[in-house]
Amino acid sequence: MILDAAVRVFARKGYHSSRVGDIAEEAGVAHGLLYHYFDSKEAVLETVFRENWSLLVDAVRAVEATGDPALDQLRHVAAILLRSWRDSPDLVRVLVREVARSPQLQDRVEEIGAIFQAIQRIVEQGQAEGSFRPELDPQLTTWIFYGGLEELLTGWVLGQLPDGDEEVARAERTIIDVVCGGIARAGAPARA
Amino acid sequence: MILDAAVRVFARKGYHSSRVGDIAEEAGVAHGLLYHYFDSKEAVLETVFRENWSLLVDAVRAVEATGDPALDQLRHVAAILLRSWRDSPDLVRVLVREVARSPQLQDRVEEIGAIFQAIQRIVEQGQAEGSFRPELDPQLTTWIFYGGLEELLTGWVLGQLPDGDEEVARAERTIIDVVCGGIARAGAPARA
DNA sequence: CGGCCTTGACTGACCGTTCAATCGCCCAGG
DNA sequence: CCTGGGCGATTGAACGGTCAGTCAAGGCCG
Repeated sequence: MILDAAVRVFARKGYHSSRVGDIAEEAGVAHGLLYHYFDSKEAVLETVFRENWSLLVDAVRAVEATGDPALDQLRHVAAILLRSWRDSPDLVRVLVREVARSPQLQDRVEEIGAIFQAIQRIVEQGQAEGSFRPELDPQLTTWIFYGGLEELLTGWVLGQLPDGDEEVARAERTIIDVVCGGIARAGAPARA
Repeated sequence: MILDAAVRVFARKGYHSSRVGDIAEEAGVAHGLLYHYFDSKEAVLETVFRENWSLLVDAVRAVEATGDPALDQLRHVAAILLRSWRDSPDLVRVLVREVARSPQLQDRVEEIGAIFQAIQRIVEQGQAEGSFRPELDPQLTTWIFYGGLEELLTGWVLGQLPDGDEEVARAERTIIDVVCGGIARAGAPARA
């Protein structure tokens, strides 16, 4: 499959350093064939993004649909995103490094926002059900939560955070502990 | 100044879409002159990064040196990073989009880690002084905190978060509220 | 035999980099 | 106060290598 090969090549060398010939070679086909299926090299990256991001969106929406308490839903969302690193490291590499901030894709693909909207709905639900502090801005809170998750993934992608099943599980616990309970010791004043 | 022009051009078109001639034109010089001062186009980006990142590192270290309570120090760090958006949006654009995850620069420039180390020392100090929960992993906590900050900057860079002095101030308050106090309502159980 | 898949030589443009030539500023010596 | 020459700053034409993308021809399957 050409897309799988593209993911491996992009993960190894980055999008801009990857040649169309590299992808074809990895896939074991002539590079001309790539243009039978895709309009351009960029279209390959965009397809990689679309096909896999929509899986994430579906997974997060499935969490929403459970109707579980908001805190449990956030736990699930964290688990989905963080475990994707162990499941498909190459794919996470590509998504984190090439797509997350790519100037080209950002406007074309509004589906990035779907994850944020889903998380924000969970946060708002938590406020509505009384388990989350109502004074927090849901949008900002969502971005901060997502940012923490993405940065953990980035730490693994860049080899800066210790990797392994156990470490991923610990990261899941830590981000929930931090974002839900805060780092301030219970009893300590939240404001100086 | 060539570097200022480079920041503007990189901010506008992204590093890979920027031509050496674009930078020269923006600076009002012939493109050959660029090679009088820099070895290559990439060296320009690297210099932009180095010169400005070191300012951030210095600012964060200055916060450390105050000896203030850890919570106040985190507040200051958040203020420094988030306000940089209002001060130098073009620069933040470049750092967030081009440098933060660039495969090329990541290994060459270990100075990125200096910010993380400083934040981690602040977190550990907070645990030592008893104001932060001792059971949290300081490294993971640091990455989550930094990730939240960077994602807020990204939100502004991508035009996805409402911008303005007031919004930046609100973001400062929110990330401190979230990361220090947590989003769970006081009294609500932290674990289901 | 018809339609799709597949090939890979070819092209055409692009762009980072080089370099020989020129400029313009500064100062030493007359 | 001139003058010459030394030197870094500056120019922009030219180069060379690299690739994304094209296409005409051949292959395979039903």
